[in-house]
Amino acid sequence: MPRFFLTTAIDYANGEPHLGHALEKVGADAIARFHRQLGYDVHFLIGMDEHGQKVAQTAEKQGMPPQQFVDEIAAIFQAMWARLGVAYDQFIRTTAPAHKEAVRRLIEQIFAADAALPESQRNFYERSYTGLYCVGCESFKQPSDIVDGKCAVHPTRTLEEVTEHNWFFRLSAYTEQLKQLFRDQPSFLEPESRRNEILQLLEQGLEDISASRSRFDWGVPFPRPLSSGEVQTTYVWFDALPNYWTARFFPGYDQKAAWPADLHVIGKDITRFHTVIWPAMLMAAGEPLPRQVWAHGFISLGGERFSKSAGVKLTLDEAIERYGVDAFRYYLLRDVPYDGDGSFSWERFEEVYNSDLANTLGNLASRSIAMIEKYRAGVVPAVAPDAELFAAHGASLADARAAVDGARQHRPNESIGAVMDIARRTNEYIQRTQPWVLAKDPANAPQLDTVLTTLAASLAHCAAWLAPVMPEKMQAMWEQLGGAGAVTAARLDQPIDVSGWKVTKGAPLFPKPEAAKE
RNA sequence: GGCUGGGUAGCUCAGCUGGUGAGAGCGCACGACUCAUAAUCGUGAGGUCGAGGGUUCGAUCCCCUCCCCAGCUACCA
Repeated sequence: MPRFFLTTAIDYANGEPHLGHALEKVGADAIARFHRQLGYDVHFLIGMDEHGQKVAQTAEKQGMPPQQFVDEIAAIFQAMWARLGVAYDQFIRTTAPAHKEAVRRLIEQIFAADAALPESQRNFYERSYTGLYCVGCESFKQPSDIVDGKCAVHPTRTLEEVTEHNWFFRLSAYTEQLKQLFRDQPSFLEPESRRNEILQLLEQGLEDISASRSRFDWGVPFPRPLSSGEVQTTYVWFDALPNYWTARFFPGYDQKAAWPADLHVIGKDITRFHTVIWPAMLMAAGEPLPRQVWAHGFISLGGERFSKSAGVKLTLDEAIERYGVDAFRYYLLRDVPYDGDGSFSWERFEEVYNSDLANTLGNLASRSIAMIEKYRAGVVPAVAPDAELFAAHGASLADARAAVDGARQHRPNESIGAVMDIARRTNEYIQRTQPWVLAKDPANAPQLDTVLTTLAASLAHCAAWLAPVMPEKMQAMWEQLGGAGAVTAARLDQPIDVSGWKVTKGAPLFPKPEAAKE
């Protein structure tokens, strides 16, 4: 069984999960679920980035030890992922001993490689860094953050020139190798728009980066002291990014999380870290690179009804409660292109819910099941479905698959669109064949058998193909159709035979909530 | 400022290397049907394909200029 190891970015433990977190996780979850149903042995890794100065500060403000603080945040995130149906296989936390130990291991691996290099080429070296330090932010400021010689965030404070001596990583030495990577394997970073940005960065040339810092100690102690004897804290690059690689050092995960990963799903804002710094680190350590990085876009609360001035905000709880978890997942994945940006609005949510879920799909299920009950006592006739219709369906399914198995990148929205084409085509088929007319004359029984089987088969395929997006609702639909077992066990690369299935009309799958209407 | 990608029906967007008719979904209007969650099916509405030049027998798709929008321009992550 082919393996598919995908990851999402680990979330910074500095606040609660929001719409943006949800988009990434639900999107990656759908990709993971699609692969499971395509027959892959999937390992889906997500987690938390729990170190760093900000976390330590926030914990302090709340008057608790940092570990306790991140424990609570991690629990909140995990509860949200459970609620959203995000079925990860491993949840990694950077404060876990196994991670910290593996970080040391990775760094030592690079030091070991350095031993064979002349001093001027070593990956790790000590260097003094002088920068403008903002006491308010407790961080160094880049020229772009400075306005009129002051920190843009704390204009009343004076920036101090501070010198710090750190371990550095010779990122600049990898410019050519990275260019080569993108030449040989353009698909290393998708979508193309993001790749262009990184290519531009590589053209400009890279600067070396800090590998350790002295100003905070909430993190992994850098394995080697400076020549002065000072032990510093491993900086974020060498702590957070390696989580994908350290996952396999957790007990029981040595095979499941075997490196390299097939796909890193990340937000477009951290593309450079994952496609420049991370591969360079792996090159330095002599480790293989992940096969691909997918940088998704963002979702905003752009609509008027969510304007800040109106004071309208949105919590994930609200978004879930209105129409249910699966409808929310559907809306996110259907309405936001995974390679670009989108915006959340209740207006669009309602449109999508009513049009796609209630009218097109839900009603198709209702009418089909009702007719099978009415005309065939609930048993799907054991005949072949309409060949012509299924030829068209087959083309749609091929499209749906290409949009999620990597062939045409990772676009759940396009996959969903292709499946909805099946539902629309089937509604049209009903109108064209008019089973209620066929039912009036027993002589038409064979034709009616074909029509009813075609309806059940069409729906069964919709259920299987939308299960990665709406696992609970599609399970309900599957059961109404009389499918055995879990719909998530239905293989997408095989046709589904519905002969003899016993359908049962249940409650509408996607009821229109009168109460929610204003 | 520089770089990249965009500006196509009310909305969200497809339109590969230029060629007889500019499309989809939603929304809207009208019509049809009754199996169904007042759902569905059909038809239509007639968008200077951002603006102005140019190349070509012919451009939404090529070139130039301009206008507008978005992203990137590295150590908070």
